[in-house]
Amino acid sequence: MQAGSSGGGSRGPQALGSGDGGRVRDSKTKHRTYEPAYVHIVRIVSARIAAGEYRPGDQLPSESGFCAEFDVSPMTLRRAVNILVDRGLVTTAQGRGTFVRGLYLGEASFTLQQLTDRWRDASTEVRLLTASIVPAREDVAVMLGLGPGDSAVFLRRLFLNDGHPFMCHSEFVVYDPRRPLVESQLQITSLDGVLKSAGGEGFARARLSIRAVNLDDETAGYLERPAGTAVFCLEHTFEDFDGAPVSWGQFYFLSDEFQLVTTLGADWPE
Amino acid sequence: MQAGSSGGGSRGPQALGSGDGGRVRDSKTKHRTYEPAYVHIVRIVSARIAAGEYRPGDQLPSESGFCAEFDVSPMTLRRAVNILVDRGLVTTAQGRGTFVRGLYLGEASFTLQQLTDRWRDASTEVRLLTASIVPAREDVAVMLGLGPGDSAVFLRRLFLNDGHPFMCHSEFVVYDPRRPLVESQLQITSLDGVLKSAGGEGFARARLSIRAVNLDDETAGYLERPAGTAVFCLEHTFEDFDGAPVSWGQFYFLSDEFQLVTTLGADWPE
DNA sequence: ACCGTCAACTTACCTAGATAACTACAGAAT
DNA sequence: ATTCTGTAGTTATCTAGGTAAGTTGACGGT
Repeated sequence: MQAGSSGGGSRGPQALGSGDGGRVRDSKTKHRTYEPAYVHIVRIVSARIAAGEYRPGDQLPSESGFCAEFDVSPMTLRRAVNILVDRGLVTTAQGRGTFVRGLYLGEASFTLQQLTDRWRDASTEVRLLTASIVPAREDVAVMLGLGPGDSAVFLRRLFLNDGHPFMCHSEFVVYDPRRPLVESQLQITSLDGVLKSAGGEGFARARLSIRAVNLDDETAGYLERPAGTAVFCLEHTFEDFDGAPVSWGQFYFLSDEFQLVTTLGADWPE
Repeated sequence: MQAGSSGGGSRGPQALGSGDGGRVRDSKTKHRTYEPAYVHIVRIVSARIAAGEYRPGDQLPSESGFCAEFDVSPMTLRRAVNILVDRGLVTTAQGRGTFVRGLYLGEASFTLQQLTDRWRDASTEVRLLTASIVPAREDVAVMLGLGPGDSAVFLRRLFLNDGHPFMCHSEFVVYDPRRPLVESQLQITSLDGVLKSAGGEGFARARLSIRAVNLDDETAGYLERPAGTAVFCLEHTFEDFDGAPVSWGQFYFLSDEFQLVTTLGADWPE
């Protein structure tokens, strides 16, 4: 096969520079599509798995075998294998070998990236519906670690696309005059800004959960859907570096506008 | 910025023992808690980020600086940095430095692992409600790439915990007498089995999506909830190595029994 | 038949060092 | 003032090995 350095044989003292040895990486056109060897190997092996050349359960060639095939050093190959491992495509068992894994639904992972991808370039408008200092309700006090009588800042935002609302955000922030947090939050005018602002500077950790809920009357009004419509509810809690909660809130977004999507298997869109 | 040796130089001996002959790896007690140096470094740097010692936006010490501090070779340090990068804790910019990243909601990732964790050991019962060969409906034919008049195998399963149903699964499988797929599927009696079976051997790829939907009357009956209740709908399509769809179906599961949860930031449970 | 030892193979982890490419900045040339 | 150029500092990648440790199976002793 020699998928790696097709040229063969002569390996110079050092691969990268010398213009004579025709290696994979020479395909760089000055500074455009340079691809590191380990990435190349990952792609090749992934493609073989995707094509069924290596089937689930099969044992891959040994590391030294791959080293010979691709004509790279063990370290480089090892790096490629590590990537395959934590993409979940293969398993390595010390002393036995490397094996192709089957798909396992339980390992699917979904990201919120799609949420911003969906609306990043679009004509998305962020409308600040409410911004006020309120006495903390029972649940708010619990989530933010406040005492009775303490206050919190309440924010509510509506996100629209072409005039149609698709997401609603409610948030309670600990009120701390020393922290100019709230003011900066008020400036936010983009979806991206909202998502980034939360974790901007002063936060160390976030805890997130997604549920499927029926729209309550109020939120239904904002989103212009009938009450009871099933929507996603993304709940978030942010903590500062001392572990104290700083912010708690929920995003409600319409499922017919946005779904969590992912793929499993060896054809990662890379 | 230079979060590096901010605290006034003396980072202290805490780092990696160093001393003279005392290296990280000496901490292994024969064969117990041996921890590779790069893992150790990842943990130390993560902890510093979590503690706010390195803040978002700060520039980390240079690689050679870290090499000196931890007394490891550039290669080892580089491996640690790579891990931090693809955990999303830091960014590296060639020629500029390594920087601590802030949190970004869009990068949160949720896995279905929790689904099996939640019910793996529990007294979970899988009840096969339906298993029949049916002419493919319009939508089924489209999803499975069947012609008019073709047949599909229809399966419906109900998952119960302590007698209470929490999930319902409907699936259409391409009917191929040569493939003993269906029979093996009929044997499945555990949640884990269902999740694994799908991707067991003959599948190359899976496409998954999650929506929030209102329960229809029939499914509501199975799940013993009022129609209209908001639930998660996990839709799946499996393809074989030729890219032909083989199976299509949906899991409906109750959101009050299961949520997608994750955390963001530098306190990875590890 | 059973069990322990050992060698071969494989993966896991690491070191030392070199080269390439990128960025920023200062200083020279225009 | 502007542009070019060199230099220092940074990360990115790779080579060429070596050591440690788990797995397997054959071999020999009991």
